[in-house]
Amino acid sequence: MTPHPARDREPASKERLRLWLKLLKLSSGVETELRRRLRDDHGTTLPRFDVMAALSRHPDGLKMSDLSGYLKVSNGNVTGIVDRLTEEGLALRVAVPGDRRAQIARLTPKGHRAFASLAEYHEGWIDDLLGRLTPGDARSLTRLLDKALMCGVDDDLT
Amino acid sequence: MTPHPARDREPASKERLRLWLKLLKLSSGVETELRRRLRDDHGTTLPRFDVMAALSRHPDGLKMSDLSGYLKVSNGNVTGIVDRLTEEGLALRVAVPGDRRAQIARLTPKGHRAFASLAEYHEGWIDDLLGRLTPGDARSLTRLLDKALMCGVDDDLT
DNA sequence: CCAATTTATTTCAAGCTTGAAAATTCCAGC
DNA sequence: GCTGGAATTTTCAAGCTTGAAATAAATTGG
Repeated sequence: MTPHPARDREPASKERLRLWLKLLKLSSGVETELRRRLRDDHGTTLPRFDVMAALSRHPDGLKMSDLSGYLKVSNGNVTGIVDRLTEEGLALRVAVPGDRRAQIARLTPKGHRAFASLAEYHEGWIDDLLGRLTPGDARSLTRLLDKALMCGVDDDLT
Repeated sequence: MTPHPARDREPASKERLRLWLKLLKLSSGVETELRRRLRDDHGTTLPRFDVMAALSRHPDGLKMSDLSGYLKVSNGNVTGIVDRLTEEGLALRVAVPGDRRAQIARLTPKGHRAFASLAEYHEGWIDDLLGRLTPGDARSLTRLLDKALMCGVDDDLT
């Protein structure tokens, strides 16, 4: 009668639902705070930070499609974000020699400097926001999260 | 010299950063999949689901401001979402007797039925997406997440 | 009763996000 | 060389999100 009865494992499914709500509360809480600090203290946004982080790891630049692949966002999305980073003088597009369709996005020197500074703040913020966890807690959590990720959700960066 | 040196606890901060990346990967992976299923299989969105969930817990309805408080989103945001739920016949606004400024949003009977169905699917999806975790893993994770939440991030629903 | 403040909601501009459609360009096979 | 399909990016409409400004109504203090 019900769509997904799961009558024979009610406790496990409720336990996982409770877990999901906690997971969501923590990650969206941290994320909201990161967005706030990026905006209020540094005049930027999380999407721009994410794009800069990806470009920072690839000093020679990334094709737009590779960039959207790394970040797991749509092509049209990175178009707009790179547009804005370009307006701010933090990124630029360069043509790909052998392929007139493609563009390579890369950070400007100013973009590299800006990201280096942001990245240090970012690490400090995370250390602050997750500061209640001991290094041992963090390792335990990471191990359990790895187990959850093993196949349940497809892989990407890092 | 650096903004947040943390020179004397480099390992701990790196450990927490690694943890944050895993946490983000899992929660955004699950969230993306939830959005996809809500859209493709049920023609709705996660924000609408969240609003319906909050209203479902309060059969007599919630003032718009209480609703945005529960969900921790802006006032203007819920205005638009409730507008769309109303267009779909899933929610409605009723006047508050003693206060002509306030409005109470509540689910219609159709809205209650729709949410009841969605909620069952939702629980099944979570059970599926986190299925690699045993109930014991889930409890361990929940406990560690609770510790992280104890003060690092402010509290809300649940 | 009136003015000032507070409270509740909506409106608005800007940005993020997606999937689909459009515009280019490349390439494989003929 | 052509032609058709694949690949790359941009454009677009729709929706979500925010914070600030605008509206409107209630409350508080003379």
